Amino acid sequence: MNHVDRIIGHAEQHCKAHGTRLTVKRKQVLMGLIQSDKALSAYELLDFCNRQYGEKMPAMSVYRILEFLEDEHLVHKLSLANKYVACAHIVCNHAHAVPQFLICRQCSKVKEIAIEPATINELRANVSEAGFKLISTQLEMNCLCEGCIEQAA
Amino acid sequence: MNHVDRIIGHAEQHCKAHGTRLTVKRKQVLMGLIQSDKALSAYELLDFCNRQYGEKMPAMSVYRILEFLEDEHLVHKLSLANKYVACAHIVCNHAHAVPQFLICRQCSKVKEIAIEPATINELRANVSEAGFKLISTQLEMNCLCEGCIEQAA
DNA sequence: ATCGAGATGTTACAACATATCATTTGTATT
DNA sequence: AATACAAATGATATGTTGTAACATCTCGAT
Ligand SMILES: [Zn+2]
Ligand SMILES: [Zn+2]
Ligand SMILES: [Zn+2]
Ligand SMILES: [Zn+2]
Repeated sequence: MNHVDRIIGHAEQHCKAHGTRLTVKRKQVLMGLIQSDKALSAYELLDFCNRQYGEKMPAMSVYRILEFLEDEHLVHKLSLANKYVACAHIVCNHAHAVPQFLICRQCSKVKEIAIEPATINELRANVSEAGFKLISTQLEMNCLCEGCIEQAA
Repeated sequence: MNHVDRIIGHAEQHCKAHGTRLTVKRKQVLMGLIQSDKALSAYELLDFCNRQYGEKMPAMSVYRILEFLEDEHLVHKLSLANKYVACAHIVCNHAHAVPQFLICRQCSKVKEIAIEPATINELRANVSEAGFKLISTQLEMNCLCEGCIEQAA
């Protein structure tokens, strides 16, 4: 059983535990994101699926399925890049914490990390001082990935 | 001379100093954003201008003008919300530092702030640990504004 | 076997954004 | 003032992203 199948297996378990179903189409979309090493736009993902599985899924379905996968925390939407990535922790058993994302603006590679809680709290304090209230600690940051740093050097 | 005119005056000076021109159309678009108390999408801004000035500017122009105003740091694009705001520091004489934005998800009000450099550095360190390199410290955060906090309470 | 909820298909369209070429306007040079 | 050039805007078309509305299918429970 390869890596991808192992992740899919976990995702299936996860859905079963939540009383939802990881259907064939949903599995195809999720696999598209898992197999990609970078974030994909909804339409890139659509093209990928159609090439990969020789079907012609409507755009509507991809959006519906992405919404489902997001609700299940199996996929994350990156508003900063307008793209989607598979969650990096599908195979983990711990509860899913609020993630932060490092997005390579050169190649769309994404790293899902957990910023130090102390740093997050400082941010929250800065926001409070300004009179606002932070409602999500999901940060998205414009970065360069390892590969693209080297290439640029 | 009212507040808006004072800001426009500064913007004009700023452009002159950079060898660029704040034309009538550009001024209209900038005034649209200055007069708005919240971030506007390109098309909301287009509608606003057309209603306000009784013309029918093509969408193309609004995008071109927004790009110009961004380059001049008179306007900021918020990728997280896919909207635009006037810079909060047009009337300031100091150089424009990299800003951070607090975006109210309820009402689109935006506050442009400067996070503590120490906090920013911690963030940068967290990113480095992950092997990535932060290429912009312009953060955008999902928040509630003062008004919407009260309303929710 | 039947039924109902959930999932997917289909069509149409709204909202967001850019490419390209034509025309106008503002400025510099003569 | 006439000319000439560059910058700005207009006009048209098209590409990209996302959703509304309604029809059909499919799975699982009774
Ligand atoms: Zn995740
Ligand atoms: Zn990269
Ligand atoms: Zn600013
Ligand atoms: Zn608000």
